[in-house]
Amino acid sequence: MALRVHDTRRREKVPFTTMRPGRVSMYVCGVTVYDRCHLGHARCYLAFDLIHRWLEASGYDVDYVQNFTDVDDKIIARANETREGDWLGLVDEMIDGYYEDMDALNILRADHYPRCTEHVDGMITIIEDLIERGHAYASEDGVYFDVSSAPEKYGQLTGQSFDAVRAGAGGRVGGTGGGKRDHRDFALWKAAKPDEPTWPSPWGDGRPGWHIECTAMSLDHFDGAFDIHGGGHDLRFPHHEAEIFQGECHTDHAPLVHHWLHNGFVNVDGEKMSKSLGNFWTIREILERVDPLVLRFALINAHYRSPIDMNEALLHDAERNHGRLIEAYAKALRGRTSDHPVALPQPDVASQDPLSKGLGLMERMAQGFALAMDDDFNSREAIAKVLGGVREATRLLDADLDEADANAVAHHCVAWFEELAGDVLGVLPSPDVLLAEPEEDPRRTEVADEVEALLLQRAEARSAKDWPAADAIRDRLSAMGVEVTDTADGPVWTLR
RNA sequence: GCACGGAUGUCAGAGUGGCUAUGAGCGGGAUUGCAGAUCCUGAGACCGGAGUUCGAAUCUCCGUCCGUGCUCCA
Repeated sequence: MALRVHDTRRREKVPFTTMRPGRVSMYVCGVTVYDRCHLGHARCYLAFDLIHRWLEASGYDVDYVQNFTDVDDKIIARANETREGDWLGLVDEMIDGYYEDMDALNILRADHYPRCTEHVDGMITIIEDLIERGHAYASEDGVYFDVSSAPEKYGQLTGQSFDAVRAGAGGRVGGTGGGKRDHRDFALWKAAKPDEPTWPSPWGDGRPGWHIECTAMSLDHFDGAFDIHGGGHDLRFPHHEAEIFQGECHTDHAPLVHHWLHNGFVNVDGEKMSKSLGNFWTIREILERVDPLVLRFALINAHYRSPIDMNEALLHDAERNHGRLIEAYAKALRGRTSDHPVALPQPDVASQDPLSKGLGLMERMAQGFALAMDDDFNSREAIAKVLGGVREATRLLDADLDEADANAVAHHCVAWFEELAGDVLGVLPSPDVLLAEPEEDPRRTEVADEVEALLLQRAEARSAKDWPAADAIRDRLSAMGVEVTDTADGPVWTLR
């Protein structure tokens, strides 16, 4: 098996290679912390979480760096509007919010979270070097990168040619960056303006441009080239192309990034998610009514490069599918009767023995799962294999086996689910949560006596085959918010 | 306008030239007093047109439609 990834620069799936055997250096553009994270952020960091998890499951030692952009126009504007310019307070609060949202979605932490304000010295060093090499120039309102000094680097990620982005767009130049020689140039350093945080520099007080921070942080952390650079599809231009200019001209090393990975966008009800359309969902808002693991399931239930449309049907599907998975996992957990499973027969899809055949089918699903993930992290296909495994596992767990085999099958299924759906997809709740005694819910305790009494009456009605009376009691319970399900072991009830 | 992606059944959504997944929904069946869950099972699709090929959802070309970027964006 060999991992292949879609590289935006080469525009095709390519074999995944690393600079150092067994180790992966990965940098993903982080959030600008001026507001709470929205669904688009969730999707992005979920996509790279799966990539992170699969690389580790494949045996790589991953060094994952994700930055916080903690100074920029929007942060300053928001802080001036809402908290009298206390931008540091805003930034710290939003970073806490970021961790809260991402932890809820079961996204594993990156290894390092540099903040760009901690790297201003590094940015200044790079800018000085770019000026010396003739790739940048200082003007009255800042320092700009001179794109014409390396026109061959233009359009590496978006295919636009240097000339095609024509000077005709120059009408826009006036308002921003008056010191630019060419509208394609971009700011490395912005001269100080009133009411803004500033840092001293050889070009006077000011603050860094947006693109330079990622170059400074990634070069500093990885000491040069690295294996994966990721981010949202929208960052390809200009942000990531600017990084190519800066990093490659500064280091004389090309390509500096070996694999460019970009995730697709989130739409809502078929429209682009945006504040002006009023269809802008923050993670915090949606988690008030959707289980975080269901949201996670929904968002990885499409290939990471495809656009995804967030709507009720998508969440409904995810809830159903995720529910089936959880039910099967819970059944496997409960099926373990001893910690010493006996050996199971060899898996063999061609076997006449249902046990051996079922194990063979599960093994085949696991192989398909690995092939799918190796094919540019195809989580949709991988989920299909997991759901195939749910069917096989349920069949085996329901099969008429002797106790020793049943216990061994349960252990086998638990391990299967935890390895694929747990460790890699990250959609399994912890067994403690799943198997917690429902009686511990205080709301439940409150009504338990009444419910039990009614269930007793219903049981009497049922044994007398008085179905209308039995159903009337169930309706009454339902009106109380109690759902009754009859099982082989008697009725089970849950609170809505 | 330029650039980059798309178009698969009612819906969501994978797809390595030959047999197409996985689900939701719908139809049958088993089980159940009923419901739910589970299992078995059925119907139903490859935007249009040409071409390459023994064979195309998959490759090539043309067309149509859609999305995104070109300005801050995950």
